Amino acid sequence: MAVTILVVEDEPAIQELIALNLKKAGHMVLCADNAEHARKMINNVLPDLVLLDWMLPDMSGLEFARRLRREERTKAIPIIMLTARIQENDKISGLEAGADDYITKPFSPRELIARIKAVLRRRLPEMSDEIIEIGGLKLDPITHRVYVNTNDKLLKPLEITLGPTEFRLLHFLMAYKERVHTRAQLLDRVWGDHVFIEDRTVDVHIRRLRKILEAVGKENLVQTVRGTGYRFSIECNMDNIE
Amino acid sequence: MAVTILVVEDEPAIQELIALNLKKAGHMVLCADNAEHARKMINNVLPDLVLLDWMLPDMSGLEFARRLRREERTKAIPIIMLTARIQENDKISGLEAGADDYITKPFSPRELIARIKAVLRRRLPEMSDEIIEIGGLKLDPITHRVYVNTNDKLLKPLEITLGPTEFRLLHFLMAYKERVHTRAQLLDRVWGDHVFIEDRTVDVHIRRLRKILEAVGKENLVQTVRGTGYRFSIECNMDNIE
DNA sequence: TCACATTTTTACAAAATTGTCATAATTATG
DNA sequence: CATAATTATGACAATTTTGTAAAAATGTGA
Repeated sequence: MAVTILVVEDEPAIQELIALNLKKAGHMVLCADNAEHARKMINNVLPDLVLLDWMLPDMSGLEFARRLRREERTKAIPIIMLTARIQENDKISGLEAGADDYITKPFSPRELIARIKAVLRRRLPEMSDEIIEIGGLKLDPITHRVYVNTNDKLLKPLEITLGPTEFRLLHFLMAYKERVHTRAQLLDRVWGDHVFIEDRTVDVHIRRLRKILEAVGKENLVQTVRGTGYRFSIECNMDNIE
Repeated sequence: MAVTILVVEDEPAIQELIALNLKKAGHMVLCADNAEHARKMINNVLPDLVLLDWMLPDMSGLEFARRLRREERTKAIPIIMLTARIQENDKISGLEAGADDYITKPFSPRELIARIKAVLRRRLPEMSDEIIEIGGLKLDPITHRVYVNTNDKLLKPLEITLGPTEFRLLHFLMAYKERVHTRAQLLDRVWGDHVFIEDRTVDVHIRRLRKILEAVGKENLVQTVRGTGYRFSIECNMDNIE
């Protein structure tokens, strides 16, 4: 999946270097020279991850990170701090302010990419392109295919076809399995930021997803949590009293 | 769930348009032409949300928002700013003054409704997401599941299913265990602020919760404190005489 | 632009939950 | 022990939530 990364770094040379490497790794890159500029960009497009220099011309990176964490819209964005300092205190306060990781300059492009991947895997599993396999389903984000294990283990897995939205929905649900998601959360994270569509639209897509899964014998994976939302789970939700 | 919304907007056409759409969405609507008028209305009835135009005849919307935030009685009311300006600075200072969100004119009715919904949702009382485990019960807010340890320790915990209200009630009682709660407190914190529900209704839900817990052998966890209310406790409240 | 595929909304049916009431049971108090 | 106060409980209607299909809207590529 195309991961949008905002690079907030005032030194042009470094900014350029980073941007180049990120693009080469297949990411969408946005650049900002200072906090104010960064804020405007975020207002416009919500990035999936922020690379944040420790020292900015107009505000400390730390303070900027805190602001991102405070706002509802941005508080879930993973942040990686770029710092030239090696002092432990800085590392600690950087992490306290909500950074997910930090990299000490100078760093190799390889290290940068690796860290980004690690953070994405931890914080935004649906963005990392790893194959997810749960409950007899296997979803491959790279090839964009979904397989279901057949009962007969000798036969090779059966591929099922999903529409674009159903695919993203399933991907998200599988990436965050065993968790309840409200319709609003699903709209935010599967459909995207700043969309204004009805909550109930989610139901319809859940329905279509279920229909396809039912057809291959996977009926209890997508569960309804009444009053809250939906959940992907391999645990049955059997009624207790019988 | 009748939500009362105060619309503070001097232009009659826009005010009318907004009011119409809000009513259609099932809200109670109050309208004010200026800050002074709005103040009087608020004095009379406390709205659940304020839609506030950026520019008012007698005061800037920003200033009005600040005043609402200063007063104890009104400081918790969510505010959505309506602004024709698109300048970033305005957005920022609007949010800094304590607005919960802003909408740039012109906006679609759908967007308006969606934003209102989002803001109201955000304001709902939120409890910690940590797993709570007491007295052989395990409640997980993330997956939205409740397990009870079976007597046979080798078997895995049994899941029990609760209705939305019973779940919230149990969650609250467990989060504040070993403490008596009056019915009024429970209504406030579990059902939500200003709900008009009979005290006795709490009894019924306590009853329902107990019934489910009894069915799995957890009969003494939810206790009655006569003359006061209810309490979740692992200590038995045995009668003196047996 | 048209045909086609997908997405979103709408409308209604089905199911589950909820609040209230009436009445029974229990407890406190003199 | 009698009485009043409080709580427990079951039933039921009203409301809310979710499932489902079909229509409307939207996007897409030839």
